Amino acid sequence: MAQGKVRAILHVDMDAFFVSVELLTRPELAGEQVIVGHPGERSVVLSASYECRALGVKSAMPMAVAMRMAPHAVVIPPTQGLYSAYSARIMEIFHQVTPLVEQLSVDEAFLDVTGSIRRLGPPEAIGEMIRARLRTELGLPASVGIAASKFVAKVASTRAKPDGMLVIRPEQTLAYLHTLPVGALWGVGAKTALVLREMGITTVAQLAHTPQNTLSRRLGATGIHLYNLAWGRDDRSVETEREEKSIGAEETFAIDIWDDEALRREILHLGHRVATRLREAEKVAGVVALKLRYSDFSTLSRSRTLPYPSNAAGDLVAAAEGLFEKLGRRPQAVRLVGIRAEKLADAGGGMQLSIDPRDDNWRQTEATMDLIRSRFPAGALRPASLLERGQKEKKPDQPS
DNA sequence: TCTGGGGTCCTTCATCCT
DNA sequence: TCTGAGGATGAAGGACCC
Repeated sequence: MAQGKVRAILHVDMDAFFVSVELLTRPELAGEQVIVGHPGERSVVLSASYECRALGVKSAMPMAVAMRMAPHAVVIPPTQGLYSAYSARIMEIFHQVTPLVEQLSVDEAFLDVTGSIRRLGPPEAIGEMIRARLRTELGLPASVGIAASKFVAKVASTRAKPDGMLVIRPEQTLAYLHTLPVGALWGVGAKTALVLREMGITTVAQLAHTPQNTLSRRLGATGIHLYNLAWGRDDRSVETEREEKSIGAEETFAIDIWDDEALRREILHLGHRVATRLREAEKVAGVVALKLRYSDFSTLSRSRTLPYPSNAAGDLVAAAEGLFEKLGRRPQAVRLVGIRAEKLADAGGGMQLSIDPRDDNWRQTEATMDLIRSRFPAGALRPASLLERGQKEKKPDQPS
């Protein structure tokens, strides 16, 4: 970052992204209460139209609660692949404005337009141009926040919603921040907000005027980080590349499961899903983690370092099954199983060959499976032990 | 009200090594 | 040879984000 130069950071955030994308093919629902989410009993709201939000419906809210708040809402199951296709087109538009794009998720990104001002005009004009292009070329509404730092730009876009733009100039930053509730800070969730409330802190201004060591004692490094944000201090740059650190998959059952065999089948299934994604990303995993969530929502995780980095499902499943066996008798029925591959490395470099020739056959078989999967519909190929998977423990909407 | 699935980062504790 | 301190690393859990 150039010393002393004021940066122009845009945070662009699509409005009710999944709902907006679905409305493109169902325009008759525009202006209606619409929720995107699996209709199942144990699902949550993935995205809600602003008509639903006015009734109190929020993302990640249990679907049952949302339906009580908005009983007439139309529920649309998410369309696999559609959102990432639109996401790619959105990011393409961003990259035509500046190469300095940091994608945060499918529907939002930071853009550093400091170097684009001479070519494209002031940041406000760039923000409006991006919003207009998203609207006319893709039919999607977006909100834009503009500031000299990532954090303030993000706060601004949140406050600009829906379908708006908010500019916070450097000289206005502190006055603006100090009007906000502490929950507006990035990193303050329910738990941290509770701790702060116990300390008598409910606003950003109060946080800013609390001694750093008091915050540090209660919240550790988070306390110092929040203190700096409360004073508008955030010199993090827009990072265009981010290395994946883990790849995982998890599944919540429609009903809680006691049966060991059903759990093992799920571990096998998840192991193959994760391994396939590792190979697509050309990564190998050094560590495999198993996650179980019990009926009471308590969550347990166990992890194991692999004898050699691998992206073969056989290796991941063997490690996960080993962890599962080691747990012994479980105290409650299981609600969720997950597998995550961690300590990722490039598949080209760190792959150590096993002495056991069977392992090589395994990899060749899985490489062939990848090839077949790429040519036939999803689910056309799976391990034989998964063919007889009981349907009763799966979600009703699960493709088979 | 009753909680998905994909991630990242931080803290704490145990263990190993010097 | 024994012991303790302190760093490095691994494992587990929690909080947070979208």
